[in-house]
Amino acid sequence: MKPLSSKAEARIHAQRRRILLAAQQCFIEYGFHGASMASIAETAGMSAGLIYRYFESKNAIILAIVRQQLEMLRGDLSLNRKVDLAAEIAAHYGTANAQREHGMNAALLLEISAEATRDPAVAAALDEFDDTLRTGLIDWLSRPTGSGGQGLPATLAPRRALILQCLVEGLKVRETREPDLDRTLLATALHEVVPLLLAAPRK
Amino acid sequence: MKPLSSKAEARIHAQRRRILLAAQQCFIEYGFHGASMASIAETAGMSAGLIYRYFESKNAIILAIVRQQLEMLRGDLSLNRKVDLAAEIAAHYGTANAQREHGMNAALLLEISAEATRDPAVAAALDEFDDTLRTGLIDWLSRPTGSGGQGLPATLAPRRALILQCLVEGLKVRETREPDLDRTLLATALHEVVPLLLAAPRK
Amino acid sequence: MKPLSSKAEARIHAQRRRILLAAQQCFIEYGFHGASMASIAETAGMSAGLIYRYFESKNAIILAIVRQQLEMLRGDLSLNRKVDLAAEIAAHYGTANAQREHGMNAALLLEISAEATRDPAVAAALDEFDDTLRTGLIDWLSRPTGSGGQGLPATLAPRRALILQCLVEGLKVRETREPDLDRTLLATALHEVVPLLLAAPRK
Amino acid sequence: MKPLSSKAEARIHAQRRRILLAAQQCFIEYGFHGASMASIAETAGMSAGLIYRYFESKNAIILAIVRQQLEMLRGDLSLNRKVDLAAEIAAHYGTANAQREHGMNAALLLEISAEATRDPAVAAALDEFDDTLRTGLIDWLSRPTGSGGQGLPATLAPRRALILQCLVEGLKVRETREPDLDRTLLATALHEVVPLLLAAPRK
DNA sequence: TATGAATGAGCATTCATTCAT
DNA sequence: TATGAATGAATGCTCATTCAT
Repeated sequence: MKPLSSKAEARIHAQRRRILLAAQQCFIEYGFHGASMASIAETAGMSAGLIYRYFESKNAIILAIVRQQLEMLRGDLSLNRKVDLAAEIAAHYGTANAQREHGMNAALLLEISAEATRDPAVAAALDEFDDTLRTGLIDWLSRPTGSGGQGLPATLAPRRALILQCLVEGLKVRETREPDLDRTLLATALHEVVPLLLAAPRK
Repeated sequence: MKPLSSKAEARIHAQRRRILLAAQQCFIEYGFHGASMASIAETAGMSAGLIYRYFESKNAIILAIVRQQLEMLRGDLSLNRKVDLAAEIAAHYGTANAQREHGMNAALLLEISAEATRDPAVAAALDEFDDTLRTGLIDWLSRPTGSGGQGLPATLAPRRALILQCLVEGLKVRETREPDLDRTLLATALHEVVPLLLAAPRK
Repeated sequence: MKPLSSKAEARIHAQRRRILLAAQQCFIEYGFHGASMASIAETAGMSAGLIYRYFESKNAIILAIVRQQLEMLRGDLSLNRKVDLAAEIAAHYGTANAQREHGMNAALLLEISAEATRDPAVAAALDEFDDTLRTGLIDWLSRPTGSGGQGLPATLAPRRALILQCLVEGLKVRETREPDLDRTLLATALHEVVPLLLAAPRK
Repeated sequence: MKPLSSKAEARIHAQRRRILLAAQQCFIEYGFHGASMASIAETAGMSAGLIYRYFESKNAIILAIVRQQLEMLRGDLSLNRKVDLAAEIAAHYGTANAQREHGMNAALLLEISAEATRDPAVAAALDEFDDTLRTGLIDWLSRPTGSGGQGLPATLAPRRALILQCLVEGLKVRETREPDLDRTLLATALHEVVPLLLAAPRK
């Protein structure tokens, strides 16, 4: 085995990206099981056989897509800085990102969630994502306001994190059902409600 | 065409239920497309051919399951009376109802939502469900407290209904991911937060 | 085994006729293989299972239909009396006899002919029919004019019989293709040509 | 879509021919509906799945066979030159061409005719064939003898064309029933009769 | 590296036939 | 006698995967 030249490595990487991009489009349109390898190959502009040089199986592609999408979602919701959470969430709703190469697609999230109930590898990836997101949320909620957090008491933070997580996921589901939902309504609602969730209850 | 005897009708009904029950199990375990007619037949304890005496196609079974599940969910969330919404929601979480014949199954809801992005008939059923649920919620929120409602102003009710709907759906998604989630944590969180969502903002 | 009362026998006969009539309609509409036992049963207004009390199998029904149709055709072309053959043939063309209970149906003849190339029993029935028809034709052609024949020399008769048989069969085929063929054209053509085929060549 | 290399095109063509040849054999032996894709695949020496790379469906194969056979028949009966029609027709009878790759097969013609009563695409192909054949015949009959025609009056030609067409078709049917018919008898009969059909009636 | 021809297992669906009632 | 529920084998077709080129 020759060591791979960095040029060769770059090519491999590029091909994998090409395949994943095509797969993403197909999965969004037809679902994981409705999309055929042939359709992915055609979308990627390559032969079906070639895909198997870069991915072991269709399942491996699904898993790669899952990981990629979760990584994106993690990036989207980075809570390192002081954020207007309501605005962030509202901004992410329905920005037709099926075509864009980046940005978690709502339909894909459904597909992934459904697949996780069957494929243990997908479930594991989703679990890990859930954990880091929850931990991140709890940390952000409980960190002092001065450090860019919300200053919630340690007992309160996990509860609010759970609620926020559900709300965000619920919004993703809603996105697939009402892509044309009134954005102003949504933004208003979120700006009303999110602050309530981020604040400690008044005595 | 002879009129069916009530006995024959009962048998037909029973068989359809047997098939739907088996289909539900298979769909939960393998998904709509992963479950084969053969697996459904085996689960139902009958031959594959017989199923077609009671359902026109696999798609018809899927649609029947979809409608059945949505009907259940509608029943679960009936808002006709004065309810402790937080308690209701919490109580519905994760009561392992895959085996039970009734009760909306969280995994199925995912499957249904994913399928709705492709199958127009499923989408229509889901849309109708969404509409009645939303309308019901808005009505309940805006009705005066005396009539079993929450007495929210008419402008506020739609926004809170949207948020509540997302929260509930998000919880259903979460149920598939964390079936063993700490119920006390969830109940506490909901009892803290739901009242905030049901109340008009203080001046 | 009790001997059958003549009443029971009559019932059996009636049931068989009912089935055959229904089968004929279905076979004309869908072909021998396209017609299902269920469709025949429905057309006959009885259950599928009951048919098997009167016929051993679908193939037996086909064979019975074949025999029945050939018997009809034999009757249609009876050459016992002095006939105007051209007029006879022309008269039989396209008289929408699909609905009528009697009269050989052109589509069925095709179906039968095709089936004969595969089913030996059908082939045998058809062979026997062919033989009697040919023999009848030859006899009629060679019988003296005084006895209702055509008075053709014995060497000539078989050749003319062959041609006539082909012509008649060809007309049956044409009937399925051009059910709306101009009858006057056909009648004129036949009246021109048939006499030529029935006459001895001039010196 | 890359343009196909001529080599690839040739392969595709060869495979299609292989499939059609196999299908023809199976259709002759079992009929359009009796022949299974599996039997065709086995006869062609390939897997059933592969056939679908070259034909969209079984129906497409049937239609291709229909068109091919009609094209052959059209070629067989080309009337461009001065022909001895009786000899031509006689020569075509029963030359066991089931095995040969070319030459209209009589059994297939029956199958096609029967299928035309149900499948509109087959009916259309057959109609078109009928039309061109009839037109060709009429033209040939009415063209002056000097131009290779038969010089029949314009009013007479259509009638004789109809009769000739029926006779030829009837002979094809007979071919399936009496493959061993005495050829001399047939040739003699045709040579006696065809000239009568091609001549204007004597005053 | 890249192709796409080829496979074979699997799928939904149909249907002649049987049999308990 | 009559029903129609039930079976099981077969059918047309799809698709992930392999492999000769």
